[in-house]
Amino acid sequence: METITENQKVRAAKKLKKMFGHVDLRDTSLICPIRDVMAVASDKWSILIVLYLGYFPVLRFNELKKKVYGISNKVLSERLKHLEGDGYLKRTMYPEVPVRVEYKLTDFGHSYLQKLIELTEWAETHKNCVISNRTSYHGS
Amino acid sequence: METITENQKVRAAKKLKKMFGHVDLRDTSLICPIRDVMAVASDKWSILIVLYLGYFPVLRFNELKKKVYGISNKVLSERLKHLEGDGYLKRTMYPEVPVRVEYKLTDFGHSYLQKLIELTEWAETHKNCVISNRTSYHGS
DNA sequence: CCGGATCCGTCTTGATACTG
DNA sequence: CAGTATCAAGACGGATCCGG
Repeated sequence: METITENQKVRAAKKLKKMFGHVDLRDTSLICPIRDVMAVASDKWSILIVLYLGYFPVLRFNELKKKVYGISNKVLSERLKHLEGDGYLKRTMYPEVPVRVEYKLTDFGHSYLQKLIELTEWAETHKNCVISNRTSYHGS
Repeated sequence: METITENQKVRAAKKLKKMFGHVDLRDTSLICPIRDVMAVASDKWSILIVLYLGYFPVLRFNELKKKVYGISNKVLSERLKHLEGDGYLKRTMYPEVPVRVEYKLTDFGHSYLQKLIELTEWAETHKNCVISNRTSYHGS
């Protein structure tokens, strides 16, 4: 029976006011933190990549591809480049034969991982709720 | 100088083990909480919709469209349906002339909002970090 | 008018083959 | 092995249309 108290709603409103209150909604660059930062790191594939790199400290390209089941080569390499570009992970290439490339989270990536874990735990504890909502919605 | 301590990493690893440890990676339904639940609610538009509905307790379709700047009719109505279907928000139609339709978060949506706010605060405090990472990456 | 469904051109994704 | 190239399929943005 997880209910949101009025107090929590009020506190949320204050935080949101702090974030949104001074923002000109037309200026996309000002609303940056959510739109811009999150856009790179919050899509479903990036979330999974970061979580798996949190669980397995070091992964190679094809290992990652197996873990993040269903992702295609193209999208994986693209996401990895973006995540590397924004500083979430580090790519290390060992010029052996055959080539070996390793990906691991940076400290910054670990910082983000903490938040993702919280979000995922929320999803874990609420999945049944979502599922029952979903079926009753489609059922009606 | 926000650094992630080794302790935090260890604690993260334990939580991840709990989440991932028993999961057969091939079985998409088991990995549900992240893939399935989050897929609906974690794309950039849904995040913005939930945040704005947290900030403005009640919004009509076109108000929402103005706030969530750049979203198209089609995608907005689609996301709203999904979010409603999973129980994050409630749609109320008043059969006046012209029609009035209001959207507001459910308690479940508010519960999710709490998490999103935390994530957004993280993004807010780390945006400069991302931006500097990004420019140095593209600059090199 | 408002909420949204539809249509269409464009951009993004996905699947698979292929290369250094 | 790590990743591009290629092409098909789907998502998206914008404009328009329509019922209430």
